[in-house]
Amino acid sequence: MKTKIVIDPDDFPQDLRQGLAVLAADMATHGTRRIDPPREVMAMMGDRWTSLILQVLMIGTWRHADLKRALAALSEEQAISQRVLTLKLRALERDGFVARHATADVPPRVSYRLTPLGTELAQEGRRMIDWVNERSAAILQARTTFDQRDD
Amino acid sequence: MKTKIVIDPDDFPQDLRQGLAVLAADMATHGTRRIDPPREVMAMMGDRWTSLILQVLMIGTWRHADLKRALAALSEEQAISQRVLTLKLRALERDGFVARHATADVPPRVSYRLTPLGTELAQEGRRMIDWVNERSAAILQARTTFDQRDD
DNA sequence: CAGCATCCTCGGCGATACTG
DNA sequence: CAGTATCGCCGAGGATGCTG
Repeated sequence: MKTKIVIDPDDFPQDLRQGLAVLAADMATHGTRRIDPPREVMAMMGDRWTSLILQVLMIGTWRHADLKRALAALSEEQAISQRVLTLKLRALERDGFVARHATADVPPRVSYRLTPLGTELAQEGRRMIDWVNERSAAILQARTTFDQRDD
Repeated sequence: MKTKIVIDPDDFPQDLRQGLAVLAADMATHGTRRIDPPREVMAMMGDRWTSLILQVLMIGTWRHADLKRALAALSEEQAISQRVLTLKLRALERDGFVARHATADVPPRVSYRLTPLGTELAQEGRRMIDWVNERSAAILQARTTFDQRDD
């Protein structure tokens, strides 16, 4: 695993070299690519369901089927498939964001809740959701302006 | 476009209904699904390149080819293709996060820089990167623990 | 140099059926 | 009820060649 990032001065404009070297140093700290775990987590947050799942789990502890219905109510147009809900919850559990509790009953009772770490993540997600919503008018405006030129 | 989200009491456990109704109200405010623009932006931030592009653009104003080289240096294993870089920059430009400046020269000189809104977004991204990095040890620990049970 | 067109691969996600 | 297995679609993203 290569952790040292070499910036060849000849490859970049003089005024950007220093800043790039600083960023490169940031990205290569601690013997691992510091950009990788963030990218993985941000990819989760940006996928079809995870950020919504986290917001619903902020409410409390949910059984699988109830959670599926709650997501369907919030998403409206398309419900999450049972298979994907299982996949998403497992990924969150794997990274320590969600705790899974199952009983040996028949039929099974499985419930999910946020861990402290997952609660933090959900709060970060909520922060990002609010940030975008506060700026959505500007974003949508930029979009229509962009789409109307040329074409 | 349906903005009112109806929560049927019979569908959910009593202790979760109230919280779900509150969340549903949050998600349906302002005559549009408030969850949609956030999901779009978060999807961008979570894709293969956008968050890294934003961090590099924080340094200054970049020409297309220089930016491509900078991303390659930071990413190491695989360079972004020229086609995808164009796509990502255009998406950022469309939403008002990046400003594109082109001269009529031959060969063309095209440069990209963050808008004020884009600078904010890059800072949010940096915040998220740092947040994950501060917790990456815990996340990786949870991952190995999870992977070692069963199998 | 920057961008576009074309082709291709791969993974996310949905649908369905089946099991403990 | 929760989970798995199987199948299929579609879009993200990479590779290459061409153009102004």
